[in-house]
Amino acid sequence: MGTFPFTHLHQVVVLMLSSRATLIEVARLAGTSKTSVSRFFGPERDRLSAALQARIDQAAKSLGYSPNQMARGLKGSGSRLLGMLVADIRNPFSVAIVHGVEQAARAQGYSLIVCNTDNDPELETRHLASLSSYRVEGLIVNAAGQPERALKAWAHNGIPLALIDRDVANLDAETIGLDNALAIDLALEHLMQRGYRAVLYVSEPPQLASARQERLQRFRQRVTSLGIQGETLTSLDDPQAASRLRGFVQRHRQAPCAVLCANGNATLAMVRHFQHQAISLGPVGLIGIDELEWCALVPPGITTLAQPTNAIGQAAVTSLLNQITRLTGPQAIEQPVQYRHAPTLIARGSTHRQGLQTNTTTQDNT
Amino acid sequence: MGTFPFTHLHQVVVLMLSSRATLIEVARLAGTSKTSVSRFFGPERDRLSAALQARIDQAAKSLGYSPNQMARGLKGSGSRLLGMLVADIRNPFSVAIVHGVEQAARAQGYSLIVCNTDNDPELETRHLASLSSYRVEGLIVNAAGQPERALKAWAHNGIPLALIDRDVANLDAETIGLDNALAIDLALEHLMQRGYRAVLYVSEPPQLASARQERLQRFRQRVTSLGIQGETLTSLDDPQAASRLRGFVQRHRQAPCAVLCANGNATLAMVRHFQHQAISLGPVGLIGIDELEWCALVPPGITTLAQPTNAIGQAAVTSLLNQITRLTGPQAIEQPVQYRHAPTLIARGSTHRQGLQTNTTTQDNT
DNA sequence: CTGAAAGCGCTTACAG
DNA sequence: CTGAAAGCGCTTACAG
Repeated sequence: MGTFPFTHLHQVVVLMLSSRATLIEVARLAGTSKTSVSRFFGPERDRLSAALQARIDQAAKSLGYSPNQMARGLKGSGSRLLGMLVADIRNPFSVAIVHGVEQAARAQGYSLIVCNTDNDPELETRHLASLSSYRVEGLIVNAAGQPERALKAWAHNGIPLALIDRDVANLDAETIGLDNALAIDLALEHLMQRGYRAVLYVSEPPQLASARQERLQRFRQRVTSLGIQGETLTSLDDPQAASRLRGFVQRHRQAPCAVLCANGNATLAMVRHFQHQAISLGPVGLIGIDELEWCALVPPGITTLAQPTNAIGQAAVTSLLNQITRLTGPQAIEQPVQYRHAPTLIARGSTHRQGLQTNTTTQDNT
Repeated sequence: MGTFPFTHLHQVVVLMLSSRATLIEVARLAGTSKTSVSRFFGPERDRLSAALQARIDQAAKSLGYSPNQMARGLKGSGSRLLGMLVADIRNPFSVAIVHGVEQAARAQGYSLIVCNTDNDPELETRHLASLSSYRVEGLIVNAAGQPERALKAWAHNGIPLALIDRDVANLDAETIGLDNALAIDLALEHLMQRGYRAVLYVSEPPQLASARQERLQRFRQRVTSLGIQGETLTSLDDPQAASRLRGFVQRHRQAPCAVLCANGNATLAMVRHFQHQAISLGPVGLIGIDELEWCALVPPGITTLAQPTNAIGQAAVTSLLNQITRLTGPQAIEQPVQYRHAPTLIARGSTHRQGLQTNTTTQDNT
């Protein structure tokens, strides 16, 4: 073939310049049309004869071709991009959720753009604009705190939205997260079983986050019906929190008492106070919602209720995908979404009154 | 104006359908050309008269228009997207780096797609393909372990690359990270000052990661020149690691001895062994590279060398941007990049032989 | 200061 | 089973 040397040269040049080969170059090299090459890389590959498929495959490989998602997204199918807003990427709970979301998204052929707002409304606005400009097909929001303007605006643009751990008033978005009532029930049940009869409930301010409200409310309900002596502390700010704890422990010198922490931050704060005030973990009980790396490490081990972060992330993606298909084909099959997820109790020494160090270490970070 | 009612209607309809207004609709509403609208949203806004700018601004606002980055990326300017590969997103050190990278990227008008490989080479390959398909303008890789095929292939496609904490042989990419030699020096200096005279160095297997090699090698050098009794343990696997620690401590009953952990994982493993074997932290010293949330929490506090993760992330982005501008305009101004970053010593009780609990808590996660 | 037109790399009816 | 052609939403010389 007289053209072979040329073709060969062409390949080499392309490889040396960069791998940004285009559809049209592949078509040329394979001796076919753009249409066929496009089909080869899409869902209609079967429509091509085996022979054509082979030629295209070879041409594409030798040019190092891969379709440009930008161009794809422009025409027809969406961007295959999902966005995620996280209030604090350094919070281990958030990271665990991101991890679950990412896995689920990838399994469905979507990529994820994660944006960290650092709890800054202005940043949230900017990120939302940016995600919108990349035409993400759906958005997952994991953020405590006040629902911002920007988010409400987003909700009106019709792009699928899933909320994790936060309800937003006047927003018809689905909220996915822990079964808060169940978590409180399990915690109280565990404490009672271990013989504690007075419980101090510690939470960050509940006003801004629906999950915090649900937990606090359930605590108040159950405490009465169970006949436990319940107290609540709804701020972690230091001078008061420390003295509230001290007072609580002193008042219950006689009866066995315990602290129930509404989330990881509360647990962290309380463990510090226990240490500073030399209160023994176990004799005074401590249980927290959210499992953290160090909970097994601080003697005698901190009892926690672990959230099923992977399942929650997964559910958020499923919800988004359902909404997306709802937008596209109305008769598409919907996957069931679980909105309330049960926690898992990890019992350790901090809820063992006898001081036996039941350090059920189940984790390993090697 | 006769057209006003129509225009008005048009707006309403668009708003109700969705906010995906296009350039052309804005142009129509503003009574101008696509070109001008495009200029308004690009760097050439000044070329437009004040009057035109005002009209476009109003039209765009009323339509809720924002430019489609996908289409933008297709023509002319790049995607304004940076990619990042992370080996283990649940590792707090990695998260801290991601945070730094994201901030720096945003400050330069770039968005970040973070991909978690979970230490899986196959996943790394897939993510690389995906990032390539989105035409990211640069890639940051933070991954311990073997340099994979896929990454080497990437390096040949000419897209800017910056490595964090890992050298890859035969790759002309820039590596950014801790000043490993300095970190070891600081650790040993601190241990000597506190009176420890024998040191067990604990690291994960060094073969696969250049940072681990550098640290280990420096330890070996310095130990000889300082006249310290040095030993090394290069695996965290459990039966052996535990007995090596036990043996080391027993052998040094007389002289004060300490353990130096090469990274967060090593620290975590060693703290567990100290607890299981009831070895007192302080009397037997412990210092670790990498600051973790719980280091202040485990009594009497773990002494660490904190990495400046923000600075490292920032430097990686700067390096990428330099490469990008080098590709575009050869005469562009380059920012200086710092490749080796100094750690900060956080001294706590675990390196206090007298057992005084010097728990220098400096962190707060509220 | 402003605009008409070509083109970025793809997909998708439509026709054969 | 295969392809020609229109068009996705934008940018950028080029011309006025």
